[in-house]
Amino acid sequence: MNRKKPKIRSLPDPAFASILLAWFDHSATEMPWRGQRDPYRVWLSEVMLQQTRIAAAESYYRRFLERFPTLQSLAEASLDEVLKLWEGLGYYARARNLHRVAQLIVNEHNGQFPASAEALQTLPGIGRYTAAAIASIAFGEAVAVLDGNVVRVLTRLMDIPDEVSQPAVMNRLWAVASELLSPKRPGDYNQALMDLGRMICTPRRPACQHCPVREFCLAAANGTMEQRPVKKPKAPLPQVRAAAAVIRDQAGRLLLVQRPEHGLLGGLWMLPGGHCLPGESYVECLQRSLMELVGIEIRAGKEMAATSQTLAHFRLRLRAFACELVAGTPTGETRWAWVSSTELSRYSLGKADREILERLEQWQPRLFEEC
DNA sequence: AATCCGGGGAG
DNA sequence: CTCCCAGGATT
Repeated sequence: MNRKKPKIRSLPDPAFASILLAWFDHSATEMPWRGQRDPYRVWLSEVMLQQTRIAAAESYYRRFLERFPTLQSLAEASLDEVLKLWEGLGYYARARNLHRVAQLIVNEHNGQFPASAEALQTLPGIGRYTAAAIASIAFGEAVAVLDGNVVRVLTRLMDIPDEVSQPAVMNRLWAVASELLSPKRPGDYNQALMDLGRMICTPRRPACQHCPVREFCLAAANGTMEQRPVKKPKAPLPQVRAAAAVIRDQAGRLLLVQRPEHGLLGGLWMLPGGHCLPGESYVECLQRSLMELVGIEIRAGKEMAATSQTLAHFRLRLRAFACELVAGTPTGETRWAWVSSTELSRYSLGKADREILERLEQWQPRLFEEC
């Protein structure tokens, strides 16, 4: 008979790391941040990669590093410029923390990065994963990482049937990750395990035929690969309505306001407006929001553009209305600016606002003619 | 333990 | 359309 008995090598086993590293040495993917150990660059890449695919981060990494080649240059920059470079990448608290940490290290650590995972994790925006990634890659510290890829690989290797968001399960996975780590080449090992999860041990239809560590995999033997990891079902996304005002001054410039530092798209700019309260009309929302934001009374006219967007926790419907300034002039704590067409590209905006502005220019090019 | 925080690519 | 991505902070 040519039927093979599934012979599983049980973990931990020192052979696991050596087999994985041999595969990595043979088939590692080229990435802009690989092949060097500068803590600043490793840190930047790891922060950019938080909840972000490699393909999405690569161009941002190159641009960011070109503008801020050193920790010092980043520390000296304005937050506005950092956010502008981050525009489109999402999770903007990462950019704010990046800027803050750069200043912190330059001013209080003599420009030297903390060199251990434990010390790194005290910095804002650096959690357990990122601290371990930086420490292992830049400093060679023997600490394991646990990201979404590694969770998937480990729950399959061990065929873990438990729901993975539970703290007890995550603690076990961190422990397993540490047991399997190669103390000789921790940085390469960590990246190898993530490469494996990304390229071979994929969420759907994993390429077990090409897996270098299949002989260790219980899920592959049991045929449960696609059922691992077990995740909690997601709640349906609520719908959120939002309104934006298109207001021009006599020169034809648009009024933009800056969002508060914390919260959604914090620190980015937007067309003035906000979320509609329950039962509130778009026009009522605009009148209330403009008064709250910059203390002006407006009259809302016809709808100029609209867009929809799905965020992590809600579906957004944004409608923009041509508005007239009835009374008052912008004031208050919210930063605001009259922005001409040529200046628009210097402001950082979320996707929905950027889309609204594109449609305004497309349908009403004369709107900006006199600028 | 639950929620918030973006945007995009793959299937 | 759904899922998920080199997660972290806050409550």
